[in-house]
Order: sequence, then C-alpha cells, then structure tokens
Amino acid sequence: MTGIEKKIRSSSAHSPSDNLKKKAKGRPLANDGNVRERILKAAREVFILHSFKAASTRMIAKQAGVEHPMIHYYFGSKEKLFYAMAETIYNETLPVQEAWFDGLERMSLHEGFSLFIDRMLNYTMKTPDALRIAALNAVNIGDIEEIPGFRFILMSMAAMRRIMEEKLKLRGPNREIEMFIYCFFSIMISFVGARSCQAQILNMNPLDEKYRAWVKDASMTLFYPWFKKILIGQ
Amino acid sequence: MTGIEKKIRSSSAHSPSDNLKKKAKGRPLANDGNVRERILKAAREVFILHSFKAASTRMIAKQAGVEHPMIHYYFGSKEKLFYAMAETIYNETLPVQEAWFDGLERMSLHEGFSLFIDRMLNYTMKTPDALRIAALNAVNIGDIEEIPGFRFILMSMAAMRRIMEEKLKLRGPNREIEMFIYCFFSIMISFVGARSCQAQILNMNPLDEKYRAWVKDASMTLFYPWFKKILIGQ
DNA sequence: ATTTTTATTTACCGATCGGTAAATACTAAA
DNA sequence: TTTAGTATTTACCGATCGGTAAATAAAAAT
Repeated sequence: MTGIEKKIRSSSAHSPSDNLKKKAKGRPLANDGNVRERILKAAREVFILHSFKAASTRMIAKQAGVEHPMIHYYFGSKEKLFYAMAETIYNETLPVQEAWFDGLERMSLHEGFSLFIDRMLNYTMKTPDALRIAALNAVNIGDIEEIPGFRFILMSMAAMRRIMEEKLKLRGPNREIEMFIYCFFSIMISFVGARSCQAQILNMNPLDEKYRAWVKDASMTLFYPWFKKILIGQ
Repeated sequence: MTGIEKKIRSSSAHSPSDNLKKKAKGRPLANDGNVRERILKAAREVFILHSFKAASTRMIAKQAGVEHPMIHYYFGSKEKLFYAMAETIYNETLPVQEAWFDGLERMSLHEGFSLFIDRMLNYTMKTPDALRIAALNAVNIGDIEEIPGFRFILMSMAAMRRIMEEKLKLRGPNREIEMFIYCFFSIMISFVGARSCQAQILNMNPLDEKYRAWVKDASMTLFYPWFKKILIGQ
C-alpha cells in the first residue's frame, strides 16, 4: 500500500502546501501562471450573473477560455473556487469600505451622510460584484454555510460596524447600530445588487444616472433621520 | 389535414376552452378533480423553497404524489404552472392586503402605523409565500418576464399604492408614495421573504417571536418617520 | 535525446433536467 | 359487454450538471 502511494503523482495543483521544499525536476512554471487568475476572473464574471448553484463550471471555463477540468485542477471544486473568489472580493472591498468614512467627522451630519452615500454609490454602482453576489445567494440559504463564502458577508457587515464605531466615535454595546447597518446592507443588496430587477420595476435603466439618483434619494430619506438620531443620541 | 385533425384526441387537459359543448361520452370527471389542486398546492410548497429555475417538475410531482408528466397534462409546462400558482397567490393576497388598512384613519398616526405593521407581520410571518417567492425570483431577472408570473408582484405593489391612497386620503401624483411603497416592499421581501437567511445573520430563529419583534422594531424605526412626513405633508 | 514532472485536453461517469410519445388503467356511455 | 374517451404511468429523448481518469502536450532537468 505504502509502496504504491509513493509512485502516485499529485495530479492536482490546488494545494501547493505539500512538496514545498522538494526540488521539482520537471516543468516548474512553464505557463505564465495566469490561468489560475483567468479562471478567478471568469468565475467572478459568471457568479455575478448566476447563483452558486445555477452557475456551472463549464460556463466559467468557457469564459476563461479553458476546458472545465482546469477548474478542478487549480481549485479542487466549484465550491472552493467560489470561496476563493469571495475571499478575493472581500479583501479588495475592505479598504474601499473604510475610505467611505474618511473626513466625515469634520462635516455637518447631513453633508457627511450625503457624501458617504455618494461615495458608496460611486463604487458599488461601478463595481456591484459583492452586493450582486450577496443578492443572488443570500436567499437560497436554509442552513448557513450552504453558500461556501457566506462568512465574508458577515465579516463585511462586522467590519463596517467597527469602522463606523471608530470613525464616528460611537460607544457602548449599541444594538441600534447593528440594526442600522443590517437594514442598510439589506437595502443596498436590493437596490444595487438586484438593480436589474429593481430598476425595471421603476421603469428605469439600471445603468442610467436617473436610477442612481432615485437610489440616493430613497437612501437619504430612509436612513438620514435614523443616522441623525443615532449620532445625536451620543 | 382537416380530416386528420378531427380524429386527434386532445391529449391534454390544460386548456378546457375547446370542446366546451361537445357532450363527452367517455370518462368525464371520474377523479375527484383534486389532482390539479394537489399539484397547485405542491407547486406552492416547492416554489417556496426553490427559485423557478431551481425547482423541478419532478420535485413538485413527488410532493403531490403523482408522476411528473401529470404536470404537463394539467398545466402544459412548468412555466404555466408557476404562472397559475402566482395568480392564485395574488388573488388570495389582495383582499388580505386591503384589510390591513381597515380603521387606521380613526387612530393616531403612530398607533395606526404600528397596527398596520402588526397586521402585516401577523399574516406574512404565517403565510410568507408571496414574499418568499418574490425574494427567490426577483434577483435572477435580466429581462423582466423571464419569471413567468412576475407581473403579479407589480400588480401587488400597484394595488397597495391604490389602497393607501384611497384609505389614507392621499392625493396627487405623489412620486413619494411610490418610493415609500417600493422601499417598504423591498425591506419586507428581505426580512420576511428571506428570513431564513436574515435571521441567521442576526443569530436568531426565523420562526421565533424574537425575530418578529426585531423586524417590527426595524420597520417602525425605518418607515414611521417617513410615513408621518407623507401624511402631515397633506 | 531521454527522462521526469507539470499543464491541458479528451472522453467519460452517473445524475438530473424539461418535455413527449406511447402504453395502460380506469370509468362512463352505448 | 363493448366501446369511447379520459386519467395516469412508463419509458424514453437530448441536454446539462459536477466530477474523474486517462491520454496527451509541453518544458525543464538529466
């Protein structure tokens, strides 16, 4: 049994942890190493259009210009690919989210909140990936963790709460802040993440400035009074 | 051609419009006529758990205790079955929705709005079908009408607007009412229609009273100030 | 040039999908 | 009882799914 094992080739590349120091004799890095990245990018493009279940590895492979077994070669499974993509998006979104709050403390409440919404819409309307993927997948959950990278949504919300508490100098346990952030995320997932549907209901083009203006108007009307109440309550 | 046609049996029952007066000789209504209803009921149970695309006629047939071709026999296609189910739900929801507003005009603004939310949650938490199906399917839309019965969501929102304008004596074009109702539907689709996910984020049981209380609290905080502004603006 | 290792493709597996045709079970009219 | 017509099931179709094994292409090390 052990005698056979040492003859077996690894036959997959998605766990580079093994054979770390074992000097490779064969063909170490012939390809530009961009196939993995191309698959990740393609995965993102496909998972923006289809839920985790509805998307297929064949769609993603086609989008990346490779055959679908390459996905299993580099990532092991559709699930692990989704997780890797979700982690990528989370890591790239985190600093952006933090920057939305820069300098708000030196402005009036209304001016500051308005600027925050503008910054947020500027980014998410151009790069709606995170909100879109959240919208597509959050609904189907029976048991959490059915969607592989679902924890990143929770981490994103927790991060935003931390940033708000830090930058806006909020104190205490403050269940109201949690509620505020949660409602805010829900609305943004609907209005930005599901904009292709939402805009159609309003008879607008989701990419048009008119729809963006509608979303800003609605967000301000819904959340500014609450935001004011939270900050004045300090 | 015509000679052949008159020999062909209808071979399906989903369009009873033809042969209306032609006296049937064979087996008119042997079955209790409940198979169609059983399929409709099963469809509702399945379409609450899975999106239109993710649900399968085989799931529905199994739930109804029949073989899956019966669905095509009675409804013609999965699409037409979904449409029939959506219409059923719409017709049963309409009067309920109207009753939520009964007598509110004789109460204080806060008392009235609070009662409205309670009535709405009492019903939708027990019968979340409409909101759940909206949540499951609204996201996937690229082109509207990809989801067969999508128009019923629009009709439901339009009906609510009409009822509000009538019962609360609102006048004018009032784009703000449209915006209010639209935001309200979005939140309810999230909090009730996708409660299995939402409650898990809050670390609650979606069927527990605690979650219901959270939703009511959030709804009041979000919408009461706006509601007040709309009515006082009259 | 040969060997060794990696990267990629081809060909398949079993499962499931929506849908259909044909066979069959059933029941009421003749 | 026969017959005609309906209700239901069985068996299939082509397509797609996630995943795997094996064949093949490619390149570095020998």
